[in-house]
Amino acid sequence: MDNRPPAIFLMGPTASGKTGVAVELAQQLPVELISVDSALVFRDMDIGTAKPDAATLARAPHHLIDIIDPTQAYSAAAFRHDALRLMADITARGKVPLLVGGTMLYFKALREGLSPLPQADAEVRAELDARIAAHGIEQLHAELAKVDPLTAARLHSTDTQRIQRAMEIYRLSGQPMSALLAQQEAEQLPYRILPLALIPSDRAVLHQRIAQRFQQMLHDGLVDELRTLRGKYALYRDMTSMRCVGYRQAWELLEQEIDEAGLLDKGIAATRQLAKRQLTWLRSMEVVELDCLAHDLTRQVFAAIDSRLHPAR
RNA sequence: GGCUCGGUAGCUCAGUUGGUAGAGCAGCGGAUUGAAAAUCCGCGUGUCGGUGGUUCGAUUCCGCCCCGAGCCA
Repeated sequence: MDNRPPAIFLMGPTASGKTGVAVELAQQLPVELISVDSALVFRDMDIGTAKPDAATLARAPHHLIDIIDPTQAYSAAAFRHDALRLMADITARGKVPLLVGGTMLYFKALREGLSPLPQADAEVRAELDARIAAHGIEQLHAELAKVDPLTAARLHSTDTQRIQRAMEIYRLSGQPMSALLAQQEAEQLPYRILPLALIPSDRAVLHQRIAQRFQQMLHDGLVDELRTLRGKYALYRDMTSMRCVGYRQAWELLEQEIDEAGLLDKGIAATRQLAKRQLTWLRSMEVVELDCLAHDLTRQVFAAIDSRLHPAR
């Protein structure tokens, strides 16, 4: 008998209709929403992130939206920490946490835990950035092979981000990343999870939705939003927030590296690629699949929740 | 109507001194531990516009036709 309190995960690629379903659920069930999205955390980034509008958020409040400035950084570990805290609060209030979003690494980190690795360190990263700029990433990879051969073997020699992170871990902890990962104790999440995944039965239809939505974002003033952001904050193009789909391409437009047509093409393509990676994640995860293109999707979600969360009834 | 330049992968193009072709982008698959909407890996058969001819062999050379752009009338 599993006495752990329930929690619902509602996962899906971009443009799969997660928000609409979540809002429906929030209005009819005793749930509280927690956003699982690495882009919705940023304040003032509304259009390009397809953030639910003010009216929707008033009707169905989401935790972990608008929590940091675009100059700041969030992380899977910060998310896990915040989410666990919120889930405990929500459960204490007699409600069920409903985690909804498309950042699959966050879901995974929450479900499976994270190893005791040191936090990101801006100084070490800056130093490594300089080394990479001067000598190239392949040399850093070779250096990693000396201190952490297991991780170096695992990573491709061009995977800048992961090689840099592995070196950062070694610098900060004095231990190889592979050794720290091996220490991870299997910890069980103190919730009974219902993992629902919204997966399109027809990729072409999702692609149509994506194209339509990106055009709408341009009409709604995505480029102006970025212009305003650049006036309000000290932003650089390599910041996490500015690497978000849509903003990165709009930045290129403002720098006159691409034109309007290029923005449209590249923005849509980048969104499709994001959706593809999200679907790859979902295939590797243990989930209950639902077709997000189904006409009675909401009803299916309710049915899935009913049968899985109240098995005794 | 005449002349010129094009017509090769979904798109933009390269190339074959005649032995049926390859890049970028897109697309598809995969990886994924404090940046993850990130970062990285793998995957290239397409009537080489159509049709006749020359040739052992034509996407490549020649003729005609079709389509597009430009120039001249």
